Amino acid sequence: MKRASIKDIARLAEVSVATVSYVLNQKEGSRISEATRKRILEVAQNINYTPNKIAKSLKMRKSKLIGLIVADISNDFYSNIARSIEDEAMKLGYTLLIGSCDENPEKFKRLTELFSEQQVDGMIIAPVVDSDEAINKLIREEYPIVTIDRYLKNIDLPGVMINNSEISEQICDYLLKKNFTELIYVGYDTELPHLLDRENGFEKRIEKSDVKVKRILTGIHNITEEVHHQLKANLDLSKKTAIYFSSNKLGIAGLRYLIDNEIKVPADVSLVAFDETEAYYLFPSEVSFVQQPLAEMARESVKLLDNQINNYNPKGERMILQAKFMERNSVE
Amino acid sequence: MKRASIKDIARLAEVSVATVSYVLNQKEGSRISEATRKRILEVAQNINYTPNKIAKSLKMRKSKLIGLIVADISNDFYSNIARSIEDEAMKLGYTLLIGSCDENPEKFKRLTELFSEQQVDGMIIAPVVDSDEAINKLIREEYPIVTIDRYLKNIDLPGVMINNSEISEQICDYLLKKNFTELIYVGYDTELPHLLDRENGFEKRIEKSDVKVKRILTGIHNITEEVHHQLKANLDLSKKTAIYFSSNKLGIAGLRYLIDNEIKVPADVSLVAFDETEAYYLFPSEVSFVQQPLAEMARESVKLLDNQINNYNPKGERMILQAKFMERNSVE
DNA sequence: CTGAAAGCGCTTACAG
DNA sequence: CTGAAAGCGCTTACAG
Repeated sequence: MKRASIKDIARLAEVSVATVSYVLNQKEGSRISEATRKRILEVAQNINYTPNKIAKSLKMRKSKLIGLIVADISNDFYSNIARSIEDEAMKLGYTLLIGSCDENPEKFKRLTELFSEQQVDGMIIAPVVDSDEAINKLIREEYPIVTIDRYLKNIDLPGVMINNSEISEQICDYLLKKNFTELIYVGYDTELPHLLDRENGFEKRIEKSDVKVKRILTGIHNITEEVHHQLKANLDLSKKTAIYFSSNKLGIAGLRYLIDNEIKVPADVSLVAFDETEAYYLFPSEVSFVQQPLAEMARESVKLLDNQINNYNPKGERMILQAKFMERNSVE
Repeated sequence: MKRASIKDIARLAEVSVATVSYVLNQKEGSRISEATRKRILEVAQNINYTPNKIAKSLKMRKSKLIGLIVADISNDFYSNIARSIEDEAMKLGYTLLIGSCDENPEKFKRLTELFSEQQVDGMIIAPVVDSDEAINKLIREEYPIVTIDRYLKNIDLPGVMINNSEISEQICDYLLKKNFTELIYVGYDTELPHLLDRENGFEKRIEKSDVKVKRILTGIHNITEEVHHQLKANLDLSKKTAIYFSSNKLGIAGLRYLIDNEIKVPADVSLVAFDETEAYYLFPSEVSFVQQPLAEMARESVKLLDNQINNYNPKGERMILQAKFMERNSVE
């Protein structure tokens, strides 16, 4: 696999490599005669020339690579957002490197190092618990970074997220209006701020009413088992109950519990889930859910990062996008 | 974001860049005194040195990058396999570039060019219809490539796939034994060989019996609509019927049709689907499915590619892995 | 045990 | 309108 270089073209077209470089890059201002231009292009075509981006990167000190670190790529939410980010990145001439750290701070750190060695021009990251140290290192190096979905409590970073608290308030209000006697919030036992926002938003509204609310919090692993176990302990079908699943994983685990136990929705219990996923559509009843604006999140994150790359500003913008409640038929 | 280089270390440690390079790469044989070794490592640590892989790639003519082109990353099958491939690649010291061509040969071609410019050492590809031209170009350049999941009719390429025909035969036999009066094969109207194998394997067995079989073939877009439309036209609940969905997308579309029309499984109709997906588990009954050995496919494809990279052989091995029928409770 | 030098494939300021 | 030359950050054969 010997590949042609600019030097080969220069030799065959009997010009200097500088001239070849100029015509290949279509630089205006440095006028090359139409004749030599044609000749060079022809030779390039003939010997099947492919530019070596690595050499270009080295010289330009820009790789046109960006790195994306998601918390878990096997999660539909992240794989969909990764795909949109890839499209947006390509529009701006970037190639995307995707890494999944699977909620593991060690792996997160390794990915930042890998990307850094690979000379990415910037990174879009979904921070995980205990990733602060790795992130602080990037900040000290003035590495352009932008957060997506999640954000950090103690570090102000440019990024895009949704109105987690407000959308949960909205769901809570919606449920309160329907006169349930019991509400169940299903969330994670975590310190991730965006998830706490979802929880706090929901509970804020409850405080003002006298409806009883139960909290089910699971670890980030064994979600299915923990949700099953806790729903079994807490779900009282003699009460008029509504459940709010604050993530797609929790929603899927919960729906599976209901299926397994032949609990009918919304006849026996009502529910609202978070995120859209294909799986919701195979559930016997229409699941109402909170939809995040994935495409917009992707677009804005890439735009923010591109800004950071071209004009570094540690106090960059934090953008809050609006999630949308998709009312279908799982609450009555 | 000014980054330290080997030169900076050399200056501060008062040695040559060559010496720095040697100790950083731990090369045996070129013994550097323990004292200078320590000094260099210390300086590197102090100034927070990160190696520039781009420079190394240029010099070594190896990027340690591999490219993966899947047909559609929004498909669980491909996103899961991509994830496994990433892990396997990393084990061998490669960084993975992922691209999805969305069944579009133009996009496929663009991705091969992009990866080629990015100097990937090799590519793992899932060919799409009309991608032959782009692939032939890679072959002419002796680019190390390996196919995964799919393969090409007219081009012999190393790669890994499953026993598509045999597993379909097995499913067919399984259904024939249960004495259905009607079988429905749901597949794609396509020329992709691996899908034709699934179809032919299934029909091969039917020929030998006198059970009636209907074929439902959809385009690759609007799967949901087409499956609904054709199931409506062809599904006769007065007969004892079993349906075989030959992909996860088809399975999901079909299950959704059954849900929407309140058709019970397996009471009203029996079915077997292809691939495992979370969505199957939210269906009101247990879906029997064909499970592909994703992790093994990923591992073997990376191994094959690594072989190709280190020792190019256009007549490389084609590896056929065994899919597994997971019998649950959707056939009676 | 250590260093000077060439070179990977590009770009670009400068000179002519 | 075109070219010679320097340099991006590395590695390594060679010399000492």
